[in-house]
Amino acid sequence: MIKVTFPDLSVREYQEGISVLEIAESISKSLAKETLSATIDGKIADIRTKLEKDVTLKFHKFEDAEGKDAFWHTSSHVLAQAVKRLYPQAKLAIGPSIENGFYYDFDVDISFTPEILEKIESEMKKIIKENPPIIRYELPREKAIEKEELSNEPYKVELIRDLPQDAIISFYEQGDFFDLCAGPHIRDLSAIKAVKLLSIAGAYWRGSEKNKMLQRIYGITFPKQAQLDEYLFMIEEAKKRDHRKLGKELDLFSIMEEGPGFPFFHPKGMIIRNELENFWRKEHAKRGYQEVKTPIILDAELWKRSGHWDNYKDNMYFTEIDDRLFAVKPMNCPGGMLLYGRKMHSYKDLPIRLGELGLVHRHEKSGALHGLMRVRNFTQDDAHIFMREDQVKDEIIGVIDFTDYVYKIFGFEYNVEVSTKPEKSIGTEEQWEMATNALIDALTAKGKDFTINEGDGAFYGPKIDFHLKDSIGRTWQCGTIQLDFQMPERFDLTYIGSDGLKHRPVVIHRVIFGSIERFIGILIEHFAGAFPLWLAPVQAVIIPVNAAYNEYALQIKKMLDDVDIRTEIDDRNEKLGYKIREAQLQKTPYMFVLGQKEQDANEITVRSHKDGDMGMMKIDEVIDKLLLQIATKQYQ
RNA sequence: GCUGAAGUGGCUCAGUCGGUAGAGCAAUUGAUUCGUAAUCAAUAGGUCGGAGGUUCGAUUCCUCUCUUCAGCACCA
Repeated sequence: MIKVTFPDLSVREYQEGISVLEIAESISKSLAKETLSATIDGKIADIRTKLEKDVTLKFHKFEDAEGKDAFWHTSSHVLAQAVKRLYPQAKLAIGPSIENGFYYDFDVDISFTPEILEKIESEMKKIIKENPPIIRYELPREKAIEKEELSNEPYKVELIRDLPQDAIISFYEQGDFFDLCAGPHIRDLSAIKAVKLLSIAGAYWRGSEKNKMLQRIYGITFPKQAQLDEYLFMIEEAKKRDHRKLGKELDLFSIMEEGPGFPFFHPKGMIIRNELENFWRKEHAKRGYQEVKTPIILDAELWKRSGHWDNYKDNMYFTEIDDRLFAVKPMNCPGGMLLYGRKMHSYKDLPIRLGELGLVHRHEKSGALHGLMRVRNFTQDDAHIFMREDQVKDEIIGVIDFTDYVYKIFGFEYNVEVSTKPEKSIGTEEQWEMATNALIDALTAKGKDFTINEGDGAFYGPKIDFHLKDSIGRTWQCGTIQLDFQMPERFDLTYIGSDGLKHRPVVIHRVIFGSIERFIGILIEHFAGAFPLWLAPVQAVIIPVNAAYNEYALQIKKMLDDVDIRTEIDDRNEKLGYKIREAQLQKTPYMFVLGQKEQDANEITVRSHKDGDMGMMKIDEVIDKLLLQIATKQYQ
């Protein structure tokens, strides 16, 4: 028996002695006869090797993740093929499939423009129409290098050179184009019915800023035009949820030219912020945290002691006071360490949990700034937990539970990563290993799924990161739990054990929101600006039908004020429809309409942002309903 | 920071192949007193991101710069 592997890596078995042509005929009409017969003429040796290989994989359809991967990976080759036809001098780098679509990196001397993108897209469609057969073959290392050198593709040569010695080096070829590629691909280009090139951007070769910047083209393809239309529609919809757009429309915050990365919070934005902080304080008090506040500016020497100077200096702001150098804090930890260290602690007092809504400043590179998600000053909902080693696991689990509890309140889905020792770090290998294992153990004990993010830990310790998604699927790190054996050393922190001797405590640094700013950004996008009642800046607009009922509106407002429901009266000289429209656009959760019949019945007509007109109700009934909704932090 | 794109009244945008700008919404004033997503009219509002340069003349062309956007890199 011989096994034949096709471009999509599907495998079939045949009797010995069968000809390649016979195999081709036996398969399907979609796999053109010339696919394999052409191979006989061109690369007979290669295909024969293939025929003797034993590979097992399944047929790929677009429907599942693997199928999409094959579909988009094949599409990226079509993109590269089109670029090569139009710009033969372009050098190919890499072209993988991604979560939504694919990209390909090119090194070209001209810069791609939107017009060029259109030309490339047309060429792709032409290639798909030509529907060249897709052939997969393997080459020995030396031959593979020779092949790429011959076609003047230095990036490919570099890639092959870096492959492990025993790696299978496969190529995929379609018409006048071939590419080094592990596959799998789809079997037939005609399956690609819709093509859209989305954007052009710079990207460093092999992801390092030390290397040359290449031009990356992003694109997406689908088996049906309708799927592409739907995808593009979804992207447009998602853009409407962008917190930067909504922040402006709902008058929540702004970032001015005078302060790149330094957001201004408007009155309405402050209400959300304050509600979050109130919630935060309450939940922390319940869990044995004590709130502190440490200074924003402290002596530079402190930052040398903590290690921030050596590891984080480039991201810090400095200032001088009476010829003494001070640093603006980029993190709250050293202040927390000083607080703990100011007096003696008994083992009986531990764990000590010090929480702080700490304003930190970091010099983020200009290109990194992004609305509220990435700013230069932000408030971390920080806490430092000082504990004995035997308390580590329970404390980590406690923080994981706490984080989970908070995220559930907002209805967030999140994913968890464990970030390990970075290049720039302090402490010994053993300490890092111990700390990393402690974090992994706690996650395992909680049955949480997580991925490992190699080398992304803080310089003083490994961390568990909680990532939340924004409206277009970009993920942002919010919560983090960091285990630290280093700061207690550096600040010579101790506690007196039951043996009467000094011991070294362990520290957890943790945030749950991460930064209040980023968290608000995520919240805006998550709720598309239609906040749950407890967070809504204006919880209800009171709308008198005309000026005759302004007096009644005031009475109603007074009753709502008394129970701390945030309301506004819209007594402008406008029609009801106009005011309703505006309240709807502002995503105000409730509108109370007041006119003659309400006044006569001493009731109010309620309209909800989500469900529309709810009819007349007694004011007490409405208050009860709203207060319950607020207390339970209900969201839709 | 890097690559590319963009910056025009408070907002959303049009426009000028070089002769100093226009709409809608918002604002103000007046009329309208109106029951669930836009009542009508009038008025006011911009040194076209900033600084240089070319030109008789620049918002338009060139250079630099700032900010924003997409992605990369970096990170809560």
